[in-house]
Amino acid sequence: MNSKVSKTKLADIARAAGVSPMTVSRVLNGRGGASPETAAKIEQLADEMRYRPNAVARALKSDRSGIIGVVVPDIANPFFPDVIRGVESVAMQNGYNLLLCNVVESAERELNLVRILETHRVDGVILCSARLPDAALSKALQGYKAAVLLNRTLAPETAGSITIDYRAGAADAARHLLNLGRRKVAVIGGPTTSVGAAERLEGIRSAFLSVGADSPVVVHCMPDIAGGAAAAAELLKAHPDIDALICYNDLNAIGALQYCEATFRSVPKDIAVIGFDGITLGELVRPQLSTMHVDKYAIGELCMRMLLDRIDGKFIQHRIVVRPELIVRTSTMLEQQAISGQVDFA
Amino acid sequence: MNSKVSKTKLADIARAAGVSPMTVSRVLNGRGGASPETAAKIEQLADEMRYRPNAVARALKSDRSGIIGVVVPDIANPFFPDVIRGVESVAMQNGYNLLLCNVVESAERELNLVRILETHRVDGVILCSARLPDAALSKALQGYKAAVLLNRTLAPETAGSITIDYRAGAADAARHLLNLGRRKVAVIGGPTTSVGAAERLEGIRSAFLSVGADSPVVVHCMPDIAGGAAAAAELLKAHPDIDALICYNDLNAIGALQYCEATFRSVPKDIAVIGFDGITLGELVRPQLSTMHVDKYAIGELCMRMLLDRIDGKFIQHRIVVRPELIVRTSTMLEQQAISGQVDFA
DNA sequence: CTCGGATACGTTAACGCTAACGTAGATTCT
DNA sequence: AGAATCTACGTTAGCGTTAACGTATCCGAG
Repeated sequence: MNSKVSKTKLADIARAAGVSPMTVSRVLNGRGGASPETAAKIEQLADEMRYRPNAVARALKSDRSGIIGVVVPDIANPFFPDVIRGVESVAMQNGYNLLLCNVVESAERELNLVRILETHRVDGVILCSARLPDAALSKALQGYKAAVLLNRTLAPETAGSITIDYRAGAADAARHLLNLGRRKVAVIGGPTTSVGAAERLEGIRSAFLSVGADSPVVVHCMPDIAGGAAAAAELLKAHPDIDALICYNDLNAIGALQYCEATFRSVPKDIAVIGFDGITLGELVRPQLSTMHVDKYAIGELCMRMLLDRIDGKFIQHRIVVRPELIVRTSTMLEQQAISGQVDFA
Repeated sequence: MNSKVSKTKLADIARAAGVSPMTVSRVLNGRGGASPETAAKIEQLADEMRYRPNAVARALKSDRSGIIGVVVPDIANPFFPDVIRGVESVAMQNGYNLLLCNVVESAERELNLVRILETHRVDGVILCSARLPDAALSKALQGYKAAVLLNRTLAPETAGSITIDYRAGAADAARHLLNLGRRKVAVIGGPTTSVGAAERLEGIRSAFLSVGADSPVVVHCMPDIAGGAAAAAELLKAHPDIDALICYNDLNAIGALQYCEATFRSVPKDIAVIGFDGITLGELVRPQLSTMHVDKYAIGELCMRMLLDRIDGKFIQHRIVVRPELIVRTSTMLEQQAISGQVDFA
């Protein structure tokens, strides 16, 4: 409206400095090609006029938005904020920002979000725990310059992939419980649509098979505390003799702990409980939760770094597997060990 | 490069359908002005050609990006994911997406992020717990079409504001502890730069003043678990007779609980501990944490709705105050009450 | 002093989309 | 029948930026 200095755009600065917009663009992008005096005048004017480069125009012109789409199932699950922080730290160092989307465990919504992000011409996407079937996911990812999947694998030309070795991790967890002498083990299996959930089951079954034990009962549920509590209730009502639970994630495990506490079952004496992920919360609940731990922040960094490589057309590695590490805490501890399970403050 | 159908853009569809780009634009934006047959053909072609409207170009043209900037201090604090979910749900219903940024408790970085978001021409920002001084914050917000602050207030024309009544809440917490008979109360005060922290202190001091008690000792710290533990250590080493702690937030309180557990102080017998925020975590730790609870999801929704109004130029209300609610759990319970403090599963 | 090559700029056009305006034909009204 | 209105489109231009290319000036080497 105001015709003088209104839009505070590049051309106004150019006019004020008596140079061409191109010169201003060059100076402001640090690409040189201007005398020190001209550059100084331009910088000063830009500052005075509170000029902010228009990233939208730049994106249109250059076909690079400087934005990375990140899709997570549920930001309220403490697993994902850690991952996001890792992603963000690398992204920010490289001049990218994050467009964050929550799927809330709905495949339909996931597809929708992937489309929307494409619309926004993000320079890449990181999909955490995608729930879509392979074919649909591949198709949805076609339009992207670069994509990285966490806990999911597709053809390497479609997307890079960082996966947690849930098979091995779950087998480790199962063996840990077997070593404790537990034989009536059940599984709180998380969402049916989760690929990671299926992998965990395979790992657990193979561990049981290799010692000649029966395959454990499985109940599926939402991957949160309430889901875990409900699943525990279902399992323990049907099979009161269960003496150990392997849970899809720590939230499910904590839900199970809650149910056990409410029904006066002692953990780990009556029932051992182990989770997955290694969220901080697991150290805070009582009994402290045993878990298959992964470094979520590092995984976030890995995702973003791989995505950056793909954006740059460098396909150095398209597959990274992270092995979870067993952390034994009170919820699966033998009694004599449990005594010394205290936090230490100097 | 490929000249036929390469860029899958609007003009290609227009060519293929034998109409003008404008007609395609109209159809694809559901603005009518085309015969049913033409519209059908266009829709079909758009689908076949896997056309995705270019939100960047649209944003440049219309000066509306469809993106909301959200700045939080620390996404790993469970307070914020809840808020974000509330924001996102309203945003998504209205066709907006979230550009999320983590400040990690640095005012400099905060300023930087606000600038970057401006560059991206977001349609509005929601700043959660801004740490910048008033003047700098006002200035940084000048370039925005719309802004809403959580837990901070500026001139209504600069930004809308949703605040938690920390003064009243903290006074309630203080009175609760006084009613319990505690007289050696100390405060774990959170970050010195937090405006909310100062408000809490005022509330606490006034509550103490009105019963003629001394103003409590205060120690500041980072608003996370480690910060709370460190602050508790500092306080209890200097003043071993402290019998209650009011904490900046639940994370600080949980840190304090950890320290108490490690140093064999019984909560609430030796020390009562109360937090702020009402994060789920507080119900999961033992003893369960008393807290001044606020509905974080609802607050997120409020923020986004207020922002939408401001984007539309409707300044219906520019200030909403949410009153926190005292939730008494085991960490400040009298012993006879504590017995029945159990979760109930049917 | 002349020429090759820096240096310091300017011009043009295009990124994909749509507001604003224009027009031709069909329909309705008086 | 002529005017007024409506429908279904097309044309032009511009959002802010920058790649690509063009040009003028100056400086030192031969």
